[in-house]
Amino acid sequence: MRSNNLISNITVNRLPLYYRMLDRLRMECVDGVSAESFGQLVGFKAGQIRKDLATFGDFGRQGFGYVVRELQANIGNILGFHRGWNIAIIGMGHLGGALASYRNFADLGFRLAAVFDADPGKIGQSPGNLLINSMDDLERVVQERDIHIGVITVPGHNAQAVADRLLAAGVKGIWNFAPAVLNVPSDVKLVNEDLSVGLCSLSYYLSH
Amino acid sequence: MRSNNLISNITVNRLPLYYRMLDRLRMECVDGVSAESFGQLVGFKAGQIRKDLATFGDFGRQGFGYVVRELQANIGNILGFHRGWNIAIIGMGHLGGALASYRNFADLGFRLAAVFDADPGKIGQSPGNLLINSMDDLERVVQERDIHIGVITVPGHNAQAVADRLLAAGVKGIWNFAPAVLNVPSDVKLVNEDLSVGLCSLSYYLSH
DNA sequence: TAGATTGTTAATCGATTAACAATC
DNA sequence: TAGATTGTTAATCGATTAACAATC
Repeated sequence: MRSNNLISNITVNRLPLYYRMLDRLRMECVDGVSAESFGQLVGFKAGQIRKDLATFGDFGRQGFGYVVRELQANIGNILGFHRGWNIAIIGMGHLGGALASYRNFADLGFRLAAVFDADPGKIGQSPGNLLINSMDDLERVVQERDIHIGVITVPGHNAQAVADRLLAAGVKGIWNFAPAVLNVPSDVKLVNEDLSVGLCSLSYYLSH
Repeated sequence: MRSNNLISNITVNRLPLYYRMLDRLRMECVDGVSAESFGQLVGFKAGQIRKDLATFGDFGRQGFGYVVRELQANIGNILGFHRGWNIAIIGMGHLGGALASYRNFADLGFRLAAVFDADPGKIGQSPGNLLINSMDDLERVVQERDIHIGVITVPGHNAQAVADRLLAAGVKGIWNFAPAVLNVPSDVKLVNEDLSVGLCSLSYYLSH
């Protein structure tokens, strides 16, 4: 792994796709792959694959390509999957519930360690194997269970308040599904997952 | 509205955010807004706001700014919200169910017109007010209900087959939530919504 | 008019692509 | 060695920003 600094978001965001495709190749018992053929699989030019990977280290072998198993492990390490991040979901509506049951995340090493809802009727219920906590206990539970990442799936008008409480309780990363522009300090990583964008984009291109 | 061609994805993708912020301003009874103050609200530079909007028309008034109501209507038209797109969700798992109940989409003019699942046990059930259709009836129902956009929320290994069937039945846009790289003809608009990317991105930045 | 803010141009910045020497 | 493919450089392409004349 080379440097920590100045690697663009857009580059980092391609790595999960690479990781997943390598997983598939591994399951298909493919040992090695060239930038050329890998690029065709994921839909990018070979040069971009090489450039992306070279940003993080010398993972390839001239004349051969990349060893699937090795490259996958390296990308996993770059992405920090071995860190075992604890995540909490705030807002157990339909979307929160769906994310809570999403198996892919567990496969990548994320541990769903707590879920919360404001509705007194839901507290104590258990979708999956976690009890829904009261919002009143947010700070305490977040600290006790050492939550690193907060997933916000509450209505837009509550999102900033939830974010503020999460950050005050020590959370360092926020994955925001609420339709709201959140303000967070610069040392906090905020990822906005705006589901309407994709659908609007489809509407636009179908219209033109 | 100016030209149809050559407007970048990245520009179009900012419009939904603008639209939503204008909706908020409208509800707060704000009549006009300058690029400067609007930019602060959505988190972009004023020049970018002006450039984005000028791509589609002359919506502003010198010395004043933009009329909130007017600009929102214009952006809505650009994005094609008035078209009344019919959408179908294929795969009524947790995620499909969450999307089916997402009110935001209906607010933007999208109509959920059909849902499908492969599990015989689910067929005939009704989450919301739609009966779950059998996958066997996909082509027939898609054609009968004039589905424009297919939302794929099936397991990755089924996604390509579902996409192929949707396209053969006349669908022109695909919103893909399955972790799979789909191949579609160039006249079809494909939007990939890869939920793991956001979480992986958080993991990366928390690690470095 | 004077003040404010647009639409647009030119300059800057960053990302992708093509090409190739290095090397397994 | 000969063939293949990497890592990297330089060229191209595209997006953002700064600046300002036009104008309400």
